[in-house]
Amino acid sequence: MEAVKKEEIKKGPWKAEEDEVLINHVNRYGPRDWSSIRSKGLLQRTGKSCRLRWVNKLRPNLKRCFFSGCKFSAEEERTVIELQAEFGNKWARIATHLPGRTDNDVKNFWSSRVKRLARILHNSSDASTSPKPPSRRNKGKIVKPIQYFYPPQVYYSFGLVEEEVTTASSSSSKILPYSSSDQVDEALRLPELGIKLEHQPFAFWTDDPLMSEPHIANQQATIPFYPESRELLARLDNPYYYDILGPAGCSEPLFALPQPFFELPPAERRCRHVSKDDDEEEADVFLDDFPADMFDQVDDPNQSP
DNA sequence: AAAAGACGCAACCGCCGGAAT
DNA sequence: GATTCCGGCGGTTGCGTCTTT
Repeated sequence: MEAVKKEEIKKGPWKAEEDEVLINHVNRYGPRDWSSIRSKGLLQRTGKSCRLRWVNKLRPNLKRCFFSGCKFSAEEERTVIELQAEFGNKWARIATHLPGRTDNDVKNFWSSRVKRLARILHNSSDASTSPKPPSRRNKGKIVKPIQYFYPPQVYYSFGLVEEEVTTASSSSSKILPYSSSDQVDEALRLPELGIKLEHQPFAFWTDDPLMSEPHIANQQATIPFYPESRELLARLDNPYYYDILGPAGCSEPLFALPQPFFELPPAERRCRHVSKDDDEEEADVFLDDFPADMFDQVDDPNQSP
């Protein structure tokens, strides 16, 4: 008997006719009594399936772009990142802050980013052992972001180092510091990091009036990182590792690292894009400007000019 | 041009909490 | 109070499409 019942339940992609029936039901009774749709013999779908279809695809005011897809805007991405940091994986809650987006949209967005970064990090370990020649996209430049700051009082910044690597024998570099308060505001907040930056000094700011000037520092603090994070942090010894944070133009920050990277304090978390140049166009999509061959720019010392 | 990999997304599954019985 | 049902949610999977090699 149960086998017969199971047979009656239809699964898989929805047809237009089914959508029509579902829409008619909702128009008549409202978005409720999902299970009655099947009990009335209107559809051979479970109530859960009907609800899901309505919520994710059929209800009005959803963002749906027929020709170009409907990628998250930079603003939406920022919102997701901020709210994810605040609420965790509460996709439904996060979706309430994004008009026209469903929890499924947010969930898919987030998981695809996490997957992508995981792949990048995985590849990076291979790349560190056998660096490839610079990609076309990043040829000639190593750009090392970025700034971090630690709420609530202390702000850290690493500045940008743009390094010309046109030839293996002759290279130059310049530091593109973040100094204005606005830029600090644009920085990424991190808890106190146990990262030792030996290859590049960095400045930090503090709200403490006694320390109002930026300080060059080379300090190391300790923090109980998650075990999963330690491997990542270990790789930070590799100076080129920082390049995964993106080129200067789009400077995608560390907040994209997969959860959990470290434990953030519950309040005062915010992530912003950072741009070294106000006039510079903001990266339109979070992480999209991670070059697929992000470690390609590692200059091979054996490479001849 | 073909194969492999990456990506996006729809939909299913299991769990949970609240309402109804 | 116990059980059942229903809806909501987060995690996961499967598949079609796009991109890269």
